[in-house]
Amino acid sequence: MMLGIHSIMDAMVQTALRSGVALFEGLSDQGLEEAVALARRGKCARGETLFEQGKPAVAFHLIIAGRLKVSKDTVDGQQIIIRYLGAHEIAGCIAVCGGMPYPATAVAMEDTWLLTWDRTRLAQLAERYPVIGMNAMRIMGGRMMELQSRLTEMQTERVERRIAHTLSRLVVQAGRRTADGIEIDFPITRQDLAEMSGTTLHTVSRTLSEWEQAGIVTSGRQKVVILNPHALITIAEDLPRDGG
Amino acid sequence: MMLGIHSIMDAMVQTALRSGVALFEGLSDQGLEEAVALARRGKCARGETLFEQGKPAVAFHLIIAGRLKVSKDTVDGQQIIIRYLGAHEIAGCIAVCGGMPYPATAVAMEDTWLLTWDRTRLAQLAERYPVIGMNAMRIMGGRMMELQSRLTEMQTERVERRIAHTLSRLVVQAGRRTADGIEIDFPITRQDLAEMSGTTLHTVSRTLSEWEQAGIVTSGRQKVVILNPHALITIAEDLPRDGG
DNA sequence: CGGAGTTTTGAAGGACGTCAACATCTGTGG
DNA sequence: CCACAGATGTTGACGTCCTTCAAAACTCCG
Repeated sequence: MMLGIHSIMDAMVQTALRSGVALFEGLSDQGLEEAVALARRGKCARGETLFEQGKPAVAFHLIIAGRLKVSKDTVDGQQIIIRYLGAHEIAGCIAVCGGMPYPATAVAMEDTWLLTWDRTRLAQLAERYPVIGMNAMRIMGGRMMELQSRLTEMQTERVERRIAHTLSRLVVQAGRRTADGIEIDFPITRQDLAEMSGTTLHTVSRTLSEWEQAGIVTSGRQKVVILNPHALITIAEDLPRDGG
Repeated sequence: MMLGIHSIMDAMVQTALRSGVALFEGLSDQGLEEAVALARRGKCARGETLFEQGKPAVAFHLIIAGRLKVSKDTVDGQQIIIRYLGAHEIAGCIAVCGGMPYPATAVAMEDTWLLTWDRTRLAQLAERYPVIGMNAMRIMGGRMMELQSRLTEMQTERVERRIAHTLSRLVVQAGRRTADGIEIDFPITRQDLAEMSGTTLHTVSRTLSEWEQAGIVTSGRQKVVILNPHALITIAEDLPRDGG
């Protein structure tokens, strides 16, 4: 039996919503139905831009499946990666709440399916079901704490620690257990790690090489596997190391 | 005629609420009354701690008058300043929304008067008057954008630019026009500026000395006056300078 | 006037960016 | 299947921005 794109999407949506979307936690079945009914379904193909820094923020997204990279460009052509977003996470919330332009750009790393609400619809929804607003705030609070932590790291830590922290966060957000260790679940370059850690790809490369020597990680082209998470934390938290 | 502390406070609250508190923008008079009725009035004397990093977040504050310093300590005893908060701004919102511990510490720089709601009361209020929740989100969105910008700066800019950005932000948030120029409206040390810019007090001192030579600022003990805001922006945005 | 807190300035050293060259891998098209 | 271009990763050498260390001057307050 052939299924149309919408049927497949519907199935994904149902699965997704049942498996713990933080935004809808504690929402009644009725509320959930209404939310989905008000949403637009969309797909963002790999490499496509979902929203762009500086453009007026009109929409808010829930990722059903796939992955986005949220990054910010500077006037002089540099780029930093704010974060990656995976299934069940929300995108574009900051701007939509504030009625400001998007502060960053979101690009699909792989084909990504989304539920999308525009500003007014979301406001309606949040008014009818206050728990959605509360959840959104809790999510924003979490993101904010992460930003504060990263800012603190950037101001007080040396590069090696920062890279260790970056990798630790990636383990939590996108780690996948394998036979060898924990692998970051999407292709990631040295340049990407550099843009997350506030350094250059050269320094990341050197650091990973050292860590590979020490048996802490294995890394290859667009791939990082953490063999010894404990050692990574030891570096990130600047604890005394063995064999020093 | 003698006025009790509460009368004085009441007068301040009334004045404050009429002069543009972003949190209550668009709220009905009734809603405002109710909000104030549900609030606890409090004072935080200069030097006192309003809330502390790591402690459970129970309360949410609106500053009626005074100033707070919000900072974050690292495990190894370093400190960074997240931001200063002045009259009409809110404090403790992140943690309260998320039900997490406070991610930072707030200390009164001067005697500070506050309206305080605890978690449950605020939730009640936001449910009855959704516009409050919306406003809170808009404010959080703004804070988040600021954090993202600072993170970007920290990752891509040299110290001089970062210090210039820090000062620019202070001008907007706490600048006061004087005969000479724009003065930062509270005592601020080189150490403070360093903790906001991600550098050391030595570098801040050297940089301010250079700027003083160039006629961009005047600075003294715990004091900074911007004589030439345009030049400061020129440095912050790395535009081509005259006389180079 | 003494002492604590703040600021200034110099000198030295190092962490890390920059520059450069090369190696390796992937995908594409002949 | 191979050649080739483009993207990605590695490593060395060098320079420099900025921290660190050190000492002294200044300011405020009791």
